[in-house]
Amino acid sequence: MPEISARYNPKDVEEKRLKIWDALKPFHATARKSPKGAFTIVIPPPNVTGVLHMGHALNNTLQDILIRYKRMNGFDALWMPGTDHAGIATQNVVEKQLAKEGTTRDALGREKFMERLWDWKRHHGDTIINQLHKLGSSCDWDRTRFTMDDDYSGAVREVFVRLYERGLVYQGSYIINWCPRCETALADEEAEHKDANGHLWHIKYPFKDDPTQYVVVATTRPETMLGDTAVAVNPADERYKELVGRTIVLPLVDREIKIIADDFVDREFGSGAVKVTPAHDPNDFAMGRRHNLEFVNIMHPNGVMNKNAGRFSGLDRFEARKAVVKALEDEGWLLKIDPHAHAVRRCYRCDTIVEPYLSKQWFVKMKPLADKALEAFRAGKPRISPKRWEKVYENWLVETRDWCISRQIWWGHRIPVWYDGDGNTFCARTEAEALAQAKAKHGKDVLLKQDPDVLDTWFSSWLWPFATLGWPKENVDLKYFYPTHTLFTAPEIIFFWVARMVMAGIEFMDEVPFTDVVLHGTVRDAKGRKMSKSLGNAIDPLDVISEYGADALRFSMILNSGQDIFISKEKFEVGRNFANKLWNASRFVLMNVKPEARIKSFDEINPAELDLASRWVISRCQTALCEVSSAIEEYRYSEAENTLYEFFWSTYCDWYLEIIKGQLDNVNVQKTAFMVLETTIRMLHPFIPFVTEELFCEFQGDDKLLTLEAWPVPAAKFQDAKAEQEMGLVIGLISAIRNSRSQWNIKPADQIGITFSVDSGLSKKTVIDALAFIKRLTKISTFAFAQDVSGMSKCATGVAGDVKYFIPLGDLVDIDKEKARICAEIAEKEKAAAAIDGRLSNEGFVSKAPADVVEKDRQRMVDFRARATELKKTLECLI
RNA sequence: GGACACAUAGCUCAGUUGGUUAGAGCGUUGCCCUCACAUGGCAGAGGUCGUAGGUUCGAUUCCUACUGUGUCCACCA
Repeated sequence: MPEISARYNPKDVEEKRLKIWDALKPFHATARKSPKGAFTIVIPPPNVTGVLHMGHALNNTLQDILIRYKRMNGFDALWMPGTDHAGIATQNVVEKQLAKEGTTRDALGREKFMERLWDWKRHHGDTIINQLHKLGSSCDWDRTRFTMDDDYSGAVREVFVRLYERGLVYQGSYIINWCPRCETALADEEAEHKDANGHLWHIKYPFKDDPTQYVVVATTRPETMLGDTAVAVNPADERYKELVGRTIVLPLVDREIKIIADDFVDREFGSGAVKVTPAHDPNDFAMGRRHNLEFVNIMHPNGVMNKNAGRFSGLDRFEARKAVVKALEDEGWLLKIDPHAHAVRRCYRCDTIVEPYLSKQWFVKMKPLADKALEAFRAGKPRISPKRWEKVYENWLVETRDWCISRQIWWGHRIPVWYDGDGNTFCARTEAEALAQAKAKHGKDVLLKQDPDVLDTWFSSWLWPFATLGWPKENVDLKYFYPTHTLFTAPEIIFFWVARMVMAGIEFMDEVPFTDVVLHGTVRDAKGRKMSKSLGNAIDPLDVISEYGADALRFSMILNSGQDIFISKEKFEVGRNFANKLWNASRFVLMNVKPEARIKSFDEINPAELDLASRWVISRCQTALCEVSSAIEEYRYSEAENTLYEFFWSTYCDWYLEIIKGQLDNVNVQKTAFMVLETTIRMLHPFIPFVTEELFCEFQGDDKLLTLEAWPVPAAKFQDAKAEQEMGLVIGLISAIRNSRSQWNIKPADQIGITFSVDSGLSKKTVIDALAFIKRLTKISTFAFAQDVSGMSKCATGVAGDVKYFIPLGDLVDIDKEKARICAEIAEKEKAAAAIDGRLSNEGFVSKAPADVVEKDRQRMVDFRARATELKKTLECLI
């Protein structure tokens, strides 16, 4: 018996296992090693700036469960880890550092700033990876990738160039989402809609030829009027038909603008006339193009009004708003202000209100890519679960708009485009290549300037499933491990990342990059709020690991995972307690099972030699195994855990271990106790890898790694329906005794009579087994038996001496007190039987209900009546 | 404004093609420190399955409306 303490200590065990895994590298995947083939998962790369939060913990536990399960099932299981350079987020972090030092990135210059960024990455970039490691994630750590690794960056450039050559990237001036704080363009998906209570300002716009007459326009952003170059009305709007073509003098600015007609205008909204600001609104931009309007940009990139704003120049956009409103009011142009609830777009990185801004950016033409993805999806690739996300995904593909991929920041992949002085563009993999192109064009060497912008971070992450495997180089790993299998991720990034990965996979690998996408819930606090640092309601997974253990964190988290996951600190006690229970049950088994009974397989047990409880527990174990396997395959992890929890704790510990305490000298019992536990530990390993492997080593020797052991195979010959049924009766009997005992305060010395009716289906051997269990579990040692109801009277009248209680078919009865109760039960059973009788005499039921249901009902009625009859006899005996 | 999801015990959730007396964990109450485990054991209490209709012999389950909650999407200024 090894030295194991009564209380499980996760800290020591987890540290020890991690060391062993680091040294032996059991998670390293090698191509073409297993006949079963590859099973690949790529991690959704966390930001390098990331610090482990509960969302990561959940996401990675899900992945780990599956990859460990597949590994145990003999696949070449690869879980590819890595991090994302997170352009804006990372740059923000380092810029904050600079601010503390009293400097800025512009003062530092691009080169020095990049050095600082790489410096930061070297020192802090492994934080999240180390934390994932601590969680027990069985990634192939030697392959850890970073989206700005040299070869990965090569892949990014390669993709850009290919898309450019295929006409799928283009440069152009459009209204994009602009973050004035980050001073960069954002993709549509990066500008989040958030509700806000704003105002709707109604402004009078006077006619040139008659300043006393005016049209009214309504706007939520009055400062943009400074850039108005038209007023638009709907061509079918009778109110304004006559006015189209007339000239208006724009208040405050005195610019002359025309009234135009455009179908876009909604007659119902506001006054039916809309101010047109082509440089500051996407719709107005489109109208501006249609009507050849002037584009007046009134704002600097940092959100401060520029010289086009006239007397308002130099004001920040929100100060300008106040000033413009005040000026309009002062000059009599403001008609009214209505409160107006609407959605405002905010930067997903810094929450600053995004400005629709006209600028020259690079875009990916999405339609051709989305169409292929759509086609694949309609052919079933990838499968998405839960299914309700399918429509969301599909809709996005249908409605997708072009993707703005250039960012005016420095941390990221520089756009591989160079310009000469004459406005020519050279897109190339390297500067040398670009220079060669330029030379070919000009016939001589020319000086080129690279585009200063970098690419959207997602422009590198969308290549993750194949760029991590070495693409564009052809190699064995890429061929073997691609496409990957299951992608676990949060629904938030279904567009950012999932859909785009599918497109890239199809475009560059001719294959959808994963077969399954599993979208999991969001981790919330007990009150249902999202966990976030700013709310102060976040629970740090690392705290949980040090207090309860990584196994406890994983187990509790998965057990709680329905849709969204509500977490509070106490919830992790379940996992801690479970690991402790497992530890102690194992300790008990190790203490009582002799080495020769520590068998390797159920095959070393002969079912014919087993007692009832052992046949039962093995059968239940097989059932659990089948359920757990299929639950894992179908991503129903909390159900799998639930099954294991229930089987191990209730079936194995509470019933089986308690029952066998009197028979521990029986080698078959020892074998069964051991083998069932060993199987359970194997099944639990994907969920709680640390404690299970530690225990496995206690069982099978230190040289073994459970991680590399096989998933149990169900053995049909141990499925034993009869044992399950008989044991069900026995369990019912014991429960009844226990119940009555506490109810009537029976003492161990009291004698109890039991009758088994002849037709109960129990064999004599079973009854003998059962008696042993009952004695063990009830601590009541003296029983009197009779085979049928009539025998009961003998019990009752004291054949066995001074029998005070007896148990007819499962009910322990105090003779002196229980006559009334029996009467009540008789009435109840008769009533139930009558209800069924009524149903059975209903023709609709008999003719339309399935035959087995009718039969079951009939049987039930018979049972109820038999029981009632029996009780009546009992009553007679008692009298 | 559009789409979707959810509503079952005090709390968090199961409930698998409609069919016995609707389950579990936590919490709670009572009794047990029984030599694997008090991070434990045994037993109990607690639900007219959101509301109103409909289909059916029968509805927690299917349909409709409503109410409430949540999520995603969105260029009505």
